[in-house]
Amino acid sequence: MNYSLVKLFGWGVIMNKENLNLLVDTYTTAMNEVNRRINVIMNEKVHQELTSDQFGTLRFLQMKQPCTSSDIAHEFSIGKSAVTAQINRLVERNLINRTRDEQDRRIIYLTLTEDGKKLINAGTKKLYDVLGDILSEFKDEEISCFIESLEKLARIIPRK
Amino acid sequence: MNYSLVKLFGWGVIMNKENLNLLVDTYTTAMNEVNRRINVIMNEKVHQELTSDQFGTLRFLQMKQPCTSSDIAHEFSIGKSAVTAQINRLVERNLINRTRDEQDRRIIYLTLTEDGKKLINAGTKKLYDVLGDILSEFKDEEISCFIESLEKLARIIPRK
DNA sequence: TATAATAGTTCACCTATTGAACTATTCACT
DNA sequence: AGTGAATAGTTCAATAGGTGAACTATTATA
Repeated sequence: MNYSLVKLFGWGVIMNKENLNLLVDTYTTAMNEVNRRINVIMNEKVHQELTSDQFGTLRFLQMKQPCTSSDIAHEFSIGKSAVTAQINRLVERNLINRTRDEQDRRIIYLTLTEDGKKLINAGTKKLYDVLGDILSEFKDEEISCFIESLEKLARIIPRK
Repeated sequence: MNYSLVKLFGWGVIMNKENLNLLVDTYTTAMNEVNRRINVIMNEKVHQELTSDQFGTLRFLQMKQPCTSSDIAHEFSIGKSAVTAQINRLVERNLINRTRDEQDRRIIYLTLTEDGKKLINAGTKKLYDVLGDILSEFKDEEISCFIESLEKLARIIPRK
């Protein structure tokens, strides 16, 4: 039980500015902690020979291929030049192919090579194992409620 | 309402391997989305002249100072040499001071300068504003339940 | 046809991270 | 007291990731 939260909500305390600030602190601390721990375990057990960013890009491609550099830039909220650099490294390692669109020759489609597919399929399997084990510790209602809130949070955060 | 979750839980479906994998997908997608959006809004409205990492370090110092490089390396799960590099940049910008321990001269204490305090206090205020606005959209029970789950998640993730 | 917009690359510059080798200091033990 | 291990931090070379401006090539539009 988290006593700062009990203090905030458990006795029907009205939400004022100060309590809201405490809530923000509790939220950021917990979220940072989760992200750090997940990052460590992903690096050790899931990514293997990939960085987090590379794993993210290959996962995106696995689900959305064929797609473009601009799609990736938009998905991860980074500039197109950052994507070019990353894709270059993945092409050099023969994990991704570039294919020019014959109709609109400005567009370059990105697809996974056979090596790329193998690597990301293996990584995804490990992801299911590792995160599946963790999420299994929650009760079904607990985890669905948590993910609902997470999705609501994502929707609420203002774009731009 | 999230239909993939309804499919998993809403009709009393038993949790099998395949459902667990879908759950992992839903979780990672939502978590990545939240992290990306938070990152964007933090860069635009909270950090200002700092990077995310620098903001994190100054926040840690704000709460835990005086502390050492090793404390920071441990907190953020990075190597000591990475900390040295970051602290160098912050010292150059006159945001942090290094002070050698007179008893044990191996230890160097890190503290915020007056400039550093001003900057991180302003940033914290903005953090409270921006995240407070977002979290205010949740009902009290909703957010406390969410944060409880987040903290439980952090505890559950295996160290090492 | 001239001009806008779009897709992607290149470049210079910066931050962050790792891991090995290093300095300096203190601890522990015989 | 003296030696060797442990601890705290730095340096260095290498790599990844990021920005933003200037660029090429191509297509759309007016």
